[in-house]
Amino acid sequence: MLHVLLHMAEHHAPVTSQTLAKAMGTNPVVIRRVMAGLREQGYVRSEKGHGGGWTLARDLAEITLRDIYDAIGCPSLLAIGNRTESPDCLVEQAVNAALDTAFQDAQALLLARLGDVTLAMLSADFHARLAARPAALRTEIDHVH
Amino acid sequence: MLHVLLHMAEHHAPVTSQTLAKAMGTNPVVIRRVMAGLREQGYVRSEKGHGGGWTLARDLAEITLRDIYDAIGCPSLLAIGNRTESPDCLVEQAVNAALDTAFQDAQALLLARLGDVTLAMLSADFHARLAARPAALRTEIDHVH
DNA sequence: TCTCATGTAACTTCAAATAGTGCGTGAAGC
DNA sequence: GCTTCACGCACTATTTGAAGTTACATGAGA
Repeated sequence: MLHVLLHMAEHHAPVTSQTLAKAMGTNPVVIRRVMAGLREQGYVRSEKGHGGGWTLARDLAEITLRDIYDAIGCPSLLAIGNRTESPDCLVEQAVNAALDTAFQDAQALLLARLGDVTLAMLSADFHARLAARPAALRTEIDHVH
Repeated sequence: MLHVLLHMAEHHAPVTSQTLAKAMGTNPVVIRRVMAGLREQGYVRSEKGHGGGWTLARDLAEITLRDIYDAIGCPSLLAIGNRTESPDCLVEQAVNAALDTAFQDAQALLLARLGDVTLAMLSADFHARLAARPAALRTEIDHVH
């Protein structure tokens, strides 16, 4: 997904789902699904018909990873956690009570860090790596993971 | 799994996998699988034959959730994270570089909190809740989630 | 020696995430 | 207007990892 956004930043004309899908080695529908959240939040635009496709609606410097996370729908960042919000099971209740704040703190920490990173930073880092290792260019263009 | 340990703490005689499985609404083999890690780390013992079953090898106050986490095999605590350790993809490399320490910090925070909670605390909390709401007793005994 | 209980290796569901297909709709070119 | 192109969306298919099950071997006690 970050791939897609950085990829779009390289071009200045609209890019079709087809093209992006080919570059990522996946299906156009998958691209559209993933981008739907970003479109609703106004980070990208999509146009139908001839010459249509996806374009960035904002500068990369204005989009943080936190923004993207929110646009995705704020899935839980933690692998473990309260299985249910208000379980009947008293053991679970005890565990939840003991760890609730710990989970929240850890999540808050991560979100803050995500907010510190803009796509422009990633793009700059990416280009630096590209310059340092030109042999990777083909791999990156083809995305033949 | 915490269920199982607290359950064992209530009894002072060995408890069979069969009994635990029935209480948890699962299969004896599942219990054995889950407990294998704890046995290897010396938190519980298992005895074969007549009068055999599982017994706690340590006091609940000596076992933290962190210990259990380690015994389980230290699965990742974070839902997101570096997909691969050293990816060919330069975009991934850039993302990894930006967020690596964030992930580690969040994980360290969580682990520290896990280390603060002993099973004895959970047991005490559990009993407090049980006393406060006796109606839940049957649910807890039957574990009919 | 018979029963009870764990240990482990297969094998079998089962459910959630992911990927793909088909058709509808709107926009540009001819 | 009609064809082509591209997204949008509902629905179907596939994959994959966890949980459950069965089967059998091993060891301990009555």
